[in-house]
Amino acid sequence: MTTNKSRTRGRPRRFDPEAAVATAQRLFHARGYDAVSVADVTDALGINPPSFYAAFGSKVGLYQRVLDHWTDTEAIPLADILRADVPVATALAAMLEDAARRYASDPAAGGCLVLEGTRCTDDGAREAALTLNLGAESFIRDYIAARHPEAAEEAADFVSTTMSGLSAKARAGYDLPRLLATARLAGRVLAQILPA
Amino acid sequence: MTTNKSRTRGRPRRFDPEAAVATAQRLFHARGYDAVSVADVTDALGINPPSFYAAFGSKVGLYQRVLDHWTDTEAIPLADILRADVPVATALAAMLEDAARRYASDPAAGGCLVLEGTRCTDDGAREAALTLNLGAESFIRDYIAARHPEAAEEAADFVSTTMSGLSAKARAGYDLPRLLATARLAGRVLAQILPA
DNA sequence: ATTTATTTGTAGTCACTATTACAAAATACC
DNA sequence: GGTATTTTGTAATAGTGACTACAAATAAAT
Repeated sequence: MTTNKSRTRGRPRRFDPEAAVATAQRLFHARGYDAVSVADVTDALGINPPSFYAAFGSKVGLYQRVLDHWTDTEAIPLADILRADVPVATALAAMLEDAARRYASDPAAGGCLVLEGTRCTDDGAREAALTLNLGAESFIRDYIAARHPEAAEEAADFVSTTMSGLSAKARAGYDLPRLLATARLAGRVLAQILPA
Repeated sequence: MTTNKSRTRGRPRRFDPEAAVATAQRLFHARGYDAVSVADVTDALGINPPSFYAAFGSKVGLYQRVLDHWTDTEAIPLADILRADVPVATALAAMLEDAARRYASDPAAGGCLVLEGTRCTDDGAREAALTLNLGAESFIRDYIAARHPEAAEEAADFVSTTMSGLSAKARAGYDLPRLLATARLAGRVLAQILPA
């Protein structure tokens, strides 16, 4: 499927772009977009700046690739969790628990890659992360609105705020049990305002 | 009270350090520690770098002064809100509402100065903010533990996480009604797990 | 008026940032 | 084997970050 027409001649690549994206994802997740320099990335990959810019174009270019890769591999599977055949509050509670587990899963890289990315100083990177996050929030709000239109905004805001808080606390070092306890408390409210 | 022994001779100051701290506070709150350069501060104050370093020592030195000033003027008055003569859940709910109001009060500077400061890349500034935040969290946890020891950690974590989320969402542009609605939903859980 | 203490303005240092010019090196094609 | 094509390594560029050396300027104290 991948026609590598432009790689038939010349020196072969010394690094696999796919693996490079995975490595970069680890760096960005652990230290945040701002704190990771291009030199950090090239050092970690064992390549030099020209190879980096030939492959990714720019730092935000790499970040975009990282976000795409993350969406395909580590993002919360909203479409699977927010199902039409379970009560809305139950599904949302499951989503919050899933978030807590993911945010705490890697102690070296706390929190959500995207939520943390929405807070970086670089305009381009921040908007890329914001776009992804807005999409997820719309998905959640629409899911709620389908069965509880009058409570959709309130509930969606509550859920989003809780997830932002969970990500921040995961980054601050809270372990899984503590995050999970908070997620479950938040789930209680949802059961109240979104009766099955 | 202020013995300005060392200012008896020489050229008088062209700027008031107190007012300078207030101006710096606005800058840091609006754009965050990382995004504000020393040049931004000196430009805003109409002074030159040597005057800045003579007055504050360093960028984190100024930030410390800003945090102190903030503690005295704009911090949530925990000691007033978390009273012994009201139910714990009621007081905590009032605190969350107060946080929502403060975080949304200045549309140009969303969120909590300290909570946002705990996420900057500079080690010194981050730890200064973290220290302040840890103190506040301990105060809250102790307040809960006095009457609900078994639920203290769970409730304190939930409150802290909610506040982090509120600050993040305020920074993302949520207006007061939305923040307030979320704060009130969080208050409901507290009423459940901390019965009067 | 002269001395003295202090701040100011100019200009610079040094480290680091993202990004790129250029030429040597290495491979596939003919 | 020769050539075309592409990547690589070296090194540089332009910009910005925090911070400072130094001498002129100023005003109080004498």
